[in-house]
Amino acid sequence: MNLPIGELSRRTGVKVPTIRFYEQIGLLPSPPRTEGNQRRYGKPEVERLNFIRHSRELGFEVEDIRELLEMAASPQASCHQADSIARNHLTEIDRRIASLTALRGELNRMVEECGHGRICDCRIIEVLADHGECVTEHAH
Amino acid sequence: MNLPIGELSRRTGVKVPTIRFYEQIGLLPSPPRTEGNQRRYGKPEVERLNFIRHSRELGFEVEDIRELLEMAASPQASCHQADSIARNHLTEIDRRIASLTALRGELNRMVEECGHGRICDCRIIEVLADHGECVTEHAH
DNA sequence: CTTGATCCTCTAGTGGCTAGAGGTCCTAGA
DNA sequence: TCTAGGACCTCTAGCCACTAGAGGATCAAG
Repeated sequence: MNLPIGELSRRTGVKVPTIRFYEQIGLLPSPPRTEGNQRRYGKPEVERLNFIRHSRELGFEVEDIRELLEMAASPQASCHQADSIARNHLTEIDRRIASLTALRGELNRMVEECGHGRICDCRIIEVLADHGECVTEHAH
Repeated sequence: MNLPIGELSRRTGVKVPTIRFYEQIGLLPSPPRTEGNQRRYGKPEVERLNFIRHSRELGFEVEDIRELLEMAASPQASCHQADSIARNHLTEIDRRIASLTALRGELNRMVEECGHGRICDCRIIEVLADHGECVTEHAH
């Protein structure tokens, strides 16, 4: 286990520049280097990076992940905080789903009502302009 | 109708710096100025900005809006392109909703299984640390 | 010892704004 | 007419989470 960054990338599915970026923002600790200044990683880094990747896939923000990582490192502590982070995130997801669903409805209506004729009869443009007529553009 | 930027902002619900930003990226034409170099807007700008705001609320990207505005300006043209933009956007929204819904399921399971005890028994941390693949899709 | 894949650092760009500094203009009231 | 203070101006930098590219060094196989 003395992996160069490309191998770490392959094993975790996180792109190389992203790994370096995570190091830069302090999400991944700086690993030891070879004499020629190249990063070499061990098993703990693979695990930590997988944790990060999985959290990002679930939509947690970097600041959340920082906290979650700290918690994961102190197994005797209460998990109340982790629960709270996850619950807040769940609420946010629900909010986003609701908002997107409403949007979907409006978009769908818009598309279905489009008569495929000319712009001046197009419901899409009409809805966006939010008044009965076609919008007139002014050159600039 | 010779509105200063703050009044345009009030009438459209678009913040002042955002209006200036839209001008900078060429979404809104540069309006005439007073002798003292302050912007003055007329009715067409109010309408155009409302169009932009409404489009943004529906999640269209600036490049899409640019095209939609152009189309709106040529009322005799076919609305095929507007339809296509809107349909693509709808597909994208559907993709996002599906992805968020899957996520919601996983998060919910995670939170429900958390025993509110110590970190070392916490399902949240455990799931995040897990090497197994639960989610394959990215949360945009 | 050479080749070429991989690695390094650094800067800048992405989208769609938002914040702040430091200064000018406009307008209503005294 | 003066003045106060709110609204306006430009410019730069910051946000998030990366991504792209330049220009060069290192590593491992043959």
